[in-house]
Amino acid sequence: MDTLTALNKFREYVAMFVLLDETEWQQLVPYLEISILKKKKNFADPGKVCNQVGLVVKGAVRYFNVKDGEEITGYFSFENELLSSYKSFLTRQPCANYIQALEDTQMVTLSYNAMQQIYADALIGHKMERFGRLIAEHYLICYEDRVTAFVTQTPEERYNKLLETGGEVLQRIPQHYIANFLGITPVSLSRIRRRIMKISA
Amino acid sequence: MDTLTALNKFREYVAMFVLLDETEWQQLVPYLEISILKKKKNFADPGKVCNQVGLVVKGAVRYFNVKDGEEITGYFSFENELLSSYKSFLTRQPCANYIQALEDTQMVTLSYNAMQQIYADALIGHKMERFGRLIAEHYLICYEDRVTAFVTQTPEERYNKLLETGGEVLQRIPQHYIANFLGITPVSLSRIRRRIMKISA
DNA sequence: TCAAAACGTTAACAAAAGATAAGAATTTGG
DNA sequence: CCAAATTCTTATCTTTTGTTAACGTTTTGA
Repeated sequence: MDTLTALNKFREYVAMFVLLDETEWQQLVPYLEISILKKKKNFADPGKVCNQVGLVVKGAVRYFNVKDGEEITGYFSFENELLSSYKSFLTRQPCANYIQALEDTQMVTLSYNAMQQIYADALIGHKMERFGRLIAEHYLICYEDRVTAFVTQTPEERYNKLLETGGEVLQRIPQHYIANFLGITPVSLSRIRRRIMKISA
Repeated sequence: MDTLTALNKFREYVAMFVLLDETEWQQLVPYLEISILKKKKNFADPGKVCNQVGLVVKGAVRYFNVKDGEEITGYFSFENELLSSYKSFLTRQPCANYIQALEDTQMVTLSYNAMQQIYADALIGHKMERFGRLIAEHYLICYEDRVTAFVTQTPEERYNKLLETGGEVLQRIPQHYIANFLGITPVSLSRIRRRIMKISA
């Protein structure tokens, strides 16, 4: 994907939250960078501060922790979704997890310093601060829903819900990652699938 | 607690995120309201849009869902913490859960409309928008941590972690609410406690 | 003050999940 | 193109959790 198309994807993404006129957009563009993360390469590593937030314009990444030598996948980002180790990026503390490309992934990125400069800008600062607020609110709600699901639903109910909403997760992601995402083991997910098959058959 | 003290609590809370000079603070004050929620009274109800965000200055509340006629407690707010059904408040959609006072609770509240007026204000809008962003980022990180705990830890590990960090939750909240908070049943938490007793004894 | 409700623990049993291993099918990468 | 790695399922066994019920203790509220 060429640079212009990628930047336009970013512009469209921003437009879902705040409307920028041409002048404002031109103010923003110099801060943006395009980069490609090859499959299996890391966007974030434990122990290092995550200095970038990105918009995935093509590809997909997964977030995972390593516990007792095993990878536990907690989340994914696909096209038109943001990508960052938010806690590390926002607090400037060392990251606790990996973020790794599942496919060759093209991103439009913004560094932490660029972000702060944008927020401080007299012209677009207020509007971009609003953008930042709305983004954070959006993800806050996503996480709140997910916590609620963990507290109120069984793994089987969570999986059924996932089947209903039927995100890309189901098409593009190996099942053992989805199992982790649901908070269970791959073996357990396989059994749940079997249970559901029997019922609907 | 008198009005002035309560308002000062709010001012101190804001000061943890952005610094307001006296003029800016005076700009903000007219939008604030003080209210008291009697024990067992609801701050939010399912089906109704949550129109207020509040700062708890005295007391405590719990968030719970009702599933199959049973209450499942997912969260709490204590002194110097915000209080709202964020999803409902932010998206203007009907609330999915109850928020109920555990004790007589005094709050400083702000309505959704007031919030929008403040954000739009030419004088303090940018700064308050930043406040809103930082708050949302703060809670985003809290929820992210909690999701990570659900994905990577066992209930027993989550409970041990809670014992270490030893929040007020442990002192002021019945154990069966804490069990829900951890994503398990009260009976199961009782067994976990028994297991831990045996090990450390 | 006193009866009712709420709370925490324990027991017994059923259901579900974790751990480990094996095997078949598919995908990957050189 | 082919060997190696990955993925998913299944089986077996162990551990944990859920469910229901009972019991004493504490708290609550009229």
